[in-house]
Amino acid sequence: MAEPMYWRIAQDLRHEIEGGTLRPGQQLPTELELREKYGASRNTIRDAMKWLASRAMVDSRPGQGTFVAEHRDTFVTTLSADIQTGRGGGEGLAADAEISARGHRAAVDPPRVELQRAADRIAERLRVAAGSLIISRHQARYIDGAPWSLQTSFYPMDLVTRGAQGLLLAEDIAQGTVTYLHETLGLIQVGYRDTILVRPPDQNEAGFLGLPDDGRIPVAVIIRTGYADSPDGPDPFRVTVSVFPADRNQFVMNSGAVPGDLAGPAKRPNAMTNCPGRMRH
Amino acid sequence: MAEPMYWRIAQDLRHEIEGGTLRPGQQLPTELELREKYGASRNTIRDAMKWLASRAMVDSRPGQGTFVAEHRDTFVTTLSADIQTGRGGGEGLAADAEISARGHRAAVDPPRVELQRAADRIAERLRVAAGSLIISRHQARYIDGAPWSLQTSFYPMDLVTRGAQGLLLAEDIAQGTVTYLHETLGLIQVGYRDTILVRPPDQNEAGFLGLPDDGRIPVAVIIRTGYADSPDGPDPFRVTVSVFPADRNQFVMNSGAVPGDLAGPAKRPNAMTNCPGRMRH
DNA sequence: GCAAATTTGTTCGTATGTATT
DNA sequence: CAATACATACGAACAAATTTG
Repeated sequence: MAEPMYWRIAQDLRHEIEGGTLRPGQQLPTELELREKYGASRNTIRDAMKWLASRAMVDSRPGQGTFVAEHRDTFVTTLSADIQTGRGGGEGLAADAEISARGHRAAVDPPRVELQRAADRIAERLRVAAGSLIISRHQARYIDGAPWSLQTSFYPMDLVTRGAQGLLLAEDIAQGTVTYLHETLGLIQVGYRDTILVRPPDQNEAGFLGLPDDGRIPVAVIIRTGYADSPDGPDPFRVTVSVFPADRNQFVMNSGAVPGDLAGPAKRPNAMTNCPGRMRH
Repeated sequence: MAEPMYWRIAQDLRHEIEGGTLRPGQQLPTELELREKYGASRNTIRDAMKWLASRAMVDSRPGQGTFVAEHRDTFVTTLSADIQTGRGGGEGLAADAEISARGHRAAVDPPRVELQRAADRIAERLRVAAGSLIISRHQARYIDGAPWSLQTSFYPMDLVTRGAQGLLLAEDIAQGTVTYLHETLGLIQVGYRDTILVRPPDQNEAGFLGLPDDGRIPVAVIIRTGYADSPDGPDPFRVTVSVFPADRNQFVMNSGAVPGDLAGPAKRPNAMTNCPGRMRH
């Protein structure tokens, strides 16, 4: 009796799910039925359900029942740019191209454009003074009609002053902003730095991406800082923050010579794949 | 009264935590005290606590109390290799170098070496037949004495046959396996591909990394496939799977010309940073 | 459209077990 | 050993969402 009852019930159900007795999308027995099956109170059954729900293995719907979670197709985004194909980046044109190359349909809402004062974290990356004016362009992206990511790009106001008024227009920039800035100002992106982190979604993100509001599905955040050439070395001219649901997105980056094919999704291996025994630490 | 009571209590405590009234490490009022403060039953208080705990905002310890979660230092790992400094990769020598450069102390357990039959997911990446012999080298890595990551590299048996017997030794390869294979076989890594994904930890990972066993802290997994030159194009010769706690690790990738400094951690921005209003979808 | 039945969600009360101080 | 504090478990009632008749 070392393990609590709710835990043993949860394990039993987990094995049924993982073993395929309960298939994705299938309804679990109701709480009342499980109560009789395991001879436990409804609250204990519910504790077992919560154990499974916190791991996103089941999904409860009031008035209907509890269902085995459906496996979601994981989508792979290539972060490293490939000059030849123009693929890569998870943003703008590059994202659309990769989604199409994988046989899906990309869509994007018209941007919401705002003039803002730079928060510290953005100012630091753009190397402008905190509180100085920046432009933010916010867009929602979809794959096959389903919400996929939220994306916001920040540009220093300086770029508009120098002639890139299009940044202030609430219209999609068809050729991509990097290309637009090249055409308008002759600005060339000579490099970029991606920072990747994982955190729980905020309310807005959870709402748009259709994630449960209990934070059990994290989001992956890609912060891309683009650099232009300058006498003092690479000079940041844009920051793009992209937010993806972490349970159905993977990211790939290539360095040097790699096969030319689009990378497929990994099957969530652990660090002990193939391990026959158990590790001791 | 739209929202349930446990939710409102959780929000109230959340604001106290985020506002700094309750500081990291500080003990929350006991369940009994909160029961009186909010005029709710103990079960309702506990539901509020679970809401916070599932978001890793608080930590309950039997016999002691419930405490505001401590902020962990986030560590940044550079995934793109920098030939000049040798930095980058989150694995082997490169990881040690970056950890030192950031002013911390890296340590690693002696590897556990095993001869295995390749599972499909590894065989596919190594382009060997499923079930063929491969070598796995498993290591636990530490920063400043604290568990940091689990790492397993897989090599085709072919490399040993060709003379790289050191792969089978349960000893750390001081110069790094890529360098070792270069010295021994003249094999040159011409490129690599990193795949990044996020998932809940398995029991072994949670145990070693000190993560709660309820899966609320995900792990980030980096799968690096290294390629050597061959007449048929890049040919995979190793796969390294690294597992990091996602709540205290960030990853950086550089492309093209970027500033030369080590990238600092991002402060978890959302896609609406600076957003004064709210988005409507 | 409405009412009933079903199912999960919330809240209360209570009792007992386990870990820590 | 005793006190404190969280963990587990039971039972009960009502609310809210959904489906069915």
